[in-house]
Amino acid sequence: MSGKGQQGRRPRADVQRNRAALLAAAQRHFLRDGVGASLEAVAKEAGVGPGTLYRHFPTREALLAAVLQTRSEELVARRADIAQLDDASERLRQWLRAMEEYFSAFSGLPEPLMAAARAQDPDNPLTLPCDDLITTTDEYLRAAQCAGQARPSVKGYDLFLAAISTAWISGTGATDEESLGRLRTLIESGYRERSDEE
Amino acid sequence: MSGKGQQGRRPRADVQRNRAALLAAAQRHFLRDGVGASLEAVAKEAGVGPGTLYRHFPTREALLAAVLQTRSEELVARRADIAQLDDASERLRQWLRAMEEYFSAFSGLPEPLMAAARAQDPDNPLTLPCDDLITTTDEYLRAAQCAGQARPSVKGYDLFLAAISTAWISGTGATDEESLGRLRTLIESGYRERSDEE
DNA sequence: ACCTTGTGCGGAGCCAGCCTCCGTTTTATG
DNA sequence: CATAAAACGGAGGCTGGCTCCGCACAAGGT
Repeated sequence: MSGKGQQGRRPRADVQRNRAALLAAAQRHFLRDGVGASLEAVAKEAGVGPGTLYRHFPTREALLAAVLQTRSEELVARRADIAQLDDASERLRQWLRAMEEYFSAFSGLPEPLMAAARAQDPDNPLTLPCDDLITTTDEYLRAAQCAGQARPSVKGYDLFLAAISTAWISGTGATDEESLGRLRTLIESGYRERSDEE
Repeated sequence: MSGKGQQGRRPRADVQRNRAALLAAAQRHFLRDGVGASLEAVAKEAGVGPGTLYRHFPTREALLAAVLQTRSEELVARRADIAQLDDASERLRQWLRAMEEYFSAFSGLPEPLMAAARAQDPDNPLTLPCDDLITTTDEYLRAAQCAGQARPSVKGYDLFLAAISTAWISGTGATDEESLGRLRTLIESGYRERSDEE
């Protein structure tokens, strides 16, 4: 009857240690080698066996989602900053940029994210974050549309696609920052309403 | 002194047969499984050993480039059709669409194409086709710009990026045709000149 | 028809990475 | 300190990429 209610035992100490070590190692490897990094190497660097890794994170996506959790929280924080801005168009613009940076956390990240966004597979731990992003994008977009600053024909999902594909290009490492900037401008001109002040 | 000049021998017959069988099998597998298809399976289906496959095509990219040759010729043919059109803007639009379809030949194709476009690596057999596409895009774009139908700030490479990223999204299979259509429209609005008839 | 030559064939074999299963170790608790 | 549950970790099966070398067979001469 004491402590954690129905759970008879307290959780073991090493499980937390291992989990933390795995996450740290995974982040390093994903940063260096992209989302396709060798999971065996991650386990070795964390000082655990492959079995332990797979017990904690049954799939690559699960590990990815866990590592991404930190970034996700950063994104939420940035959302608060963005909400302070006056101009709806500027809010949308900065939100898109923030989302793109989130997608660019690791090279190759857009691929599994798109796969998760596809089939609403509830087993895929990346599905939830994705849905949230799309919904948020739609909110910012609608605000801009009401202010007459974005075309009515555009949908939130379209801008999600635009942001993730820009991140994909960025992740291939084949393109300089200048070209990426022009591409972002092109997309922005694409969703902005034509008859516009500024 | 007859035939192929300095070459003493005529090329063997089985070489051509094997090459053709490999290309046919590779096309089938790339179509079904994307560019990451198992090369061993390709060799087996072609009725040859792995060694033979790798002698004909030392890398996956080489095989891909050879299979793509057919599509590349289709694209050249389409270019001739497009050149017939009156409107420079329409020519650009249709060229971009043709290029996107070329990129969508196999699932996952944009990835190695971008890698080839990156470093001008002369060893990569996909580099040449890519450069050609970018140059052609630039030509069509310049014509449209001279006709006042495209923004002067846009570059050919930007539209190449837009097309290949659209193809990437399409290849993930995560998006319906309707959303893709809206994305294309968005991009088109992005590069078109604002003060425009129609 | 048969030999000679050398080009091309093909599979055995090695490596890397994914993932699982189970005997062993570690940990919380009485 | 004893005990049982929980977690560990590595051996091992599997797939796929890629190489290397002995062998077979097609081309060309006699």
